[in-house]
Amino acid sequence: MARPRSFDPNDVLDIARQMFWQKGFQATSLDEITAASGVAKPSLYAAFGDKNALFLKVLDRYHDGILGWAERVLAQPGSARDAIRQWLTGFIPYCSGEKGQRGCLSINSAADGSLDRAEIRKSIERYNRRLEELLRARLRADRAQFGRGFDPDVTAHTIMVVHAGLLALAHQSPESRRVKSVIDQVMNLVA
Amino acid sequence: MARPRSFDPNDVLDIARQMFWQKGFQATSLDEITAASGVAKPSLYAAFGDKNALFLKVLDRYHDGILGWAERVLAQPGSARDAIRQWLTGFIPYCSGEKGQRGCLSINSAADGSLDRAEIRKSIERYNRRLEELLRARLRADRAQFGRGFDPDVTAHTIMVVHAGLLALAHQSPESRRVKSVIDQVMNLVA
DNA sequence: GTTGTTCTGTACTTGATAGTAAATAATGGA
DNA sequence: TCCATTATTTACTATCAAGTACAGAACAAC
Repeated sequence: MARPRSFDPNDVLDIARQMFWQKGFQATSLDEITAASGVAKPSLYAAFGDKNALFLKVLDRYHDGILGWAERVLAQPGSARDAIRQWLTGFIPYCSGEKGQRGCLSINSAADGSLDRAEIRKSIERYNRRLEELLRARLRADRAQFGRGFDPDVTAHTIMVVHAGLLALAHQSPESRRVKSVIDQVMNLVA
Repeated sequence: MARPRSFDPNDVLDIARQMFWQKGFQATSLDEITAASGVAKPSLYAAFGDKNALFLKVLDRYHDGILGWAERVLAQPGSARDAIRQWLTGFIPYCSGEKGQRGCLSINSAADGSLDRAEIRKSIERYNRRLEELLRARLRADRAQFGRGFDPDVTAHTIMVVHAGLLALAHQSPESRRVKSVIDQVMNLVA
């Protein structure tokens, strides 16, 4: 009925994610996104709204990707211990070495005081809540396998904290060996 | 011999710290610092150099403050366990509630991709290294009090990760009760 | 083809901000 | 009192980025 889009919005979101992740929200200009994606500004504005709205879409997509993956890993058969260890281990490449340098887009965004707080906060809160729920549900399901004093709720939260800490320190590009040793030690709490 | 300074540089650094901490590097303009401190831009440039240099001085000062406090707390008599627990507990006000919202200036800066990486990184790396050294030294000193499999080096690093995680999640303003429960649980690893 | 609609590209406006030039004020010393 | 020196003040420049106006292109329906 009219001229069709010449680009795939998801492609643009992926490119924008990469740039926001690497350089942060403020330091990434729409001109750069335009240059990298080949999509001119008026098209970006038409498709996504202003810069904040674009960023929010990028962030939501990022969150959905991680949550989807967490759901898959944590739904695996076997013990909760193994599932959670595997889940944490999967982050090692993102917590170490060159790739770790950029950290986690969600944590970076939470730390970026320049962002329009209200909506970003909501997105991040929702993400963290759902992630913690996945962990908590998995731990509760396997409750029988744990010791008497085991508290799945507190443990789920502690794992969230460790997860955030590993990704916060990822900016230093630590060796993956060190990340692994922390995971190993923390897994002692899941027993 | 010449006209004296009309302001105390440390006062300005404290004001700038507060603003950088709250709003981030990019979103804090020199005009705002000028307005808040009453010191005009040319004086800021003369005293501190450009915006990056000013920020670096603020960050170094921030690091020194925390390190000095950590040294005092961790040097206390008594067990390493108690000292470290007390050290972590001291962060609770900064990890929860309203005050937690701004997180940690150091972690925020590491996450801010817009900063001139090289020098900021160096400052943060040095800070983390020294902090971890303090923890490690304290744990090693009390080695005899711990179980056979206890590894002070790994444990010191794990505490660093938990510490970073609590401050990374502080932006959500969690209840202090939750922060405390994580500290309690993690202290089980120091045994 | 023609037409109505939606997308695209160029070029622009507007606002903000890092950094600076130059004149002026304040001090200690000769 | 005057000078040399350093700080301050005001005003400016230059740059860069967000957002937009408008003309033209690409499609579907008829």
